[in-house]
Amino acid sequence: MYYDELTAALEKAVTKLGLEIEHIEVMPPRDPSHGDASTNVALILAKKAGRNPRELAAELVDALELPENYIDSSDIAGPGFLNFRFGRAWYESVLRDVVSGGDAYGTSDGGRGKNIQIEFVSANPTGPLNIVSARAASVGDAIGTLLEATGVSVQREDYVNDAGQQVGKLALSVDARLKELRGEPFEIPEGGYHGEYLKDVAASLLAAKPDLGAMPDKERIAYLREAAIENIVAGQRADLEAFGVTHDRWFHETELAEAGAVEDVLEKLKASGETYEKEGATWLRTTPHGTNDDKVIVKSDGVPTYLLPDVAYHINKFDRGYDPVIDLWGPDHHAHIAETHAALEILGYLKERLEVQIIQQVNFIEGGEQVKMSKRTGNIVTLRDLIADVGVDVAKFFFLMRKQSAHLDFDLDLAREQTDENPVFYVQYAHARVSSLIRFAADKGASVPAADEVDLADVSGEDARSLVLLLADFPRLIAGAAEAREPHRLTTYLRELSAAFHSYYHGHQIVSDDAGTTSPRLFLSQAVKTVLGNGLRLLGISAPERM
RNA sequence: GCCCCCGUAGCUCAGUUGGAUAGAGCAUCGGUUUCCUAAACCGGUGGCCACAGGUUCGAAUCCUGUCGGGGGUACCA
Repeated sequence: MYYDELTAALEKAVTKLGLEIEHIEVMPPRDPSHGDASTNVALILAKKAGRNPRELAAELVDALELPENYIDSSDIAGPGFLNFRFGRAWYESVLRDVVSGGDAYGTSDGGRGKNIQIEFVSANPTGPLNIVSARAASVGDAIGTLLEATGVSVQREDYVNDAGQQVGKLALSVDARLKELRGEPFEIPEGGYHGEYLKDVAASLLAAKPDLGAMPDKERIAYLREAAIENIVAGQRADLEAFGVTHDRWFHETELAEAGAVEDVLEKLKASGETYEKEGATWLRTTPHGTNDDKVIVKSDGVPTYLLPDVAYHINKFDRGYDPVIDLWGPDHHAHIAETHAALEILGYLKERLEVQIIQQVNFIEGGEQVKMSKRTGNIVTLRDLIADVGVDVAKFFFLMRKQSAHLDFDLDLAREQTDENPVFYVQYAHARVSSLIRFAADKGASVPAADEVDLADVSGEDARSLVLLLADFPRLIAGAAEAREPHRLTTYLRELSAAFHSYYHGHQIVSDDAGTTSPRLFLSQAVKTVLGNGLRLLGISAPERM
């Protein structure tokens, strides 16, 4: 964002020279000794115009028109890069904008008018949320806030898969636990759920309805089908709430069935002429749309496969006006992307409208060894366990440190560490440190000056350079992370900014008896605090005032 | 077999959608507190970006192939 003015000036200069370019890219150079901003326009133009890039660069510099003190120097390097060093006016305007922007600093409106839905977690309603769901919760929520920060209207949804045959198995499994509670012989049914958590579910259902045992079998099982799901989903929702993640809507698969949406999709698929009967089942010709084989949509027993309700669900989302729809799926659902896209295409929808992000699996590492996730050994298996072990902030930050599409090694020893080695505390400490500085200054009668009054000469120079450049880059980073659906860029950034601040802090006495340096340095610190706080908030992580 | 992800320092990973001399944390070696929070900072050691081709002014990044690791590949959801 802070390259906008320079970019615009470059565009004008290009026109002045009678040349044309589609897009001018101005970036911070990788090596800071090359300056504050760099562009390769001359290289690109030279190719098209058949000219020497360095000569062209020199002409561009001559044609540039910028405000006074905006640029300190510009030079031509290497094959024809143009490097600029910003001047006082630029540094000061960044700092003033950060502080006066406050909570809104970093937001933009490039996504205004877009209506995006993100569906995440959507765990089977047969048990508590596991670790992949926990990762999905962190990532999905963060992608949502990042999109919101670019002006997008975001809806967060959780899909409750309450219509498949697993529901019956769940009811029978809970019924077995009810028998166990009464001290009767019991048996978990074939293919049922053996988790101990169902004992708790059974107990709480019994407490709510003490006459359960007296109900006729058929009636009781029918009751359990709904009550068990409801109980477990309520537990999932409570766990997510404890994790600071809230969905706008919990969409039940049964809603689709009730609306006749599944039959409707089946009709339309048949009408498309892309279905056929084979071995008593109904198949969909998905192979021309990129799958390995055609897919069964109605089994030989007459029951639809998951694909029909899934497609019906996505059409439902499209009908609600979301474009695109982003889904976060677990690694085990990876193979279904192609077939869902295929079915949507057959029905005339652009497959780009459904964007699927795969949230890869998580391995816990303890003592250098991979931890087997099993309840029997007492290790962490659920989101609830994880929160109890390392806390919400640490869990979220760790999940957001890696690209979600890659496997994550979650270092439990490090996560439990309450020291400088833990990156979460490192970032939070930087934030708390600024708060502490401001408190200390207040004791001495100093406060953060107003943006339009402060003289920033002291922090517009060499010493504060890397810090201000990072602050200036924040809006661009947010927009890029939202666009790429990559919240991990933000954790990386926050660690860098924290390091830059800690370093500046050690090199400079912020609060002193000299009001001439205290005032601008407090202002700079406030700017850092603003960005750290905004960044942490976007990730759903707390920004403490003291530690 | 086919599909996806991954391969960057001893370890865990970044690398801003193709830029200049490839970065951080940890580990390791050595320094910094009469001073605003040492949960911090400064410096050293450490690299054939898996390998081989290709695309171009320019490749860790894009394409092809090979090797290695992980996951997926139901008339379950």
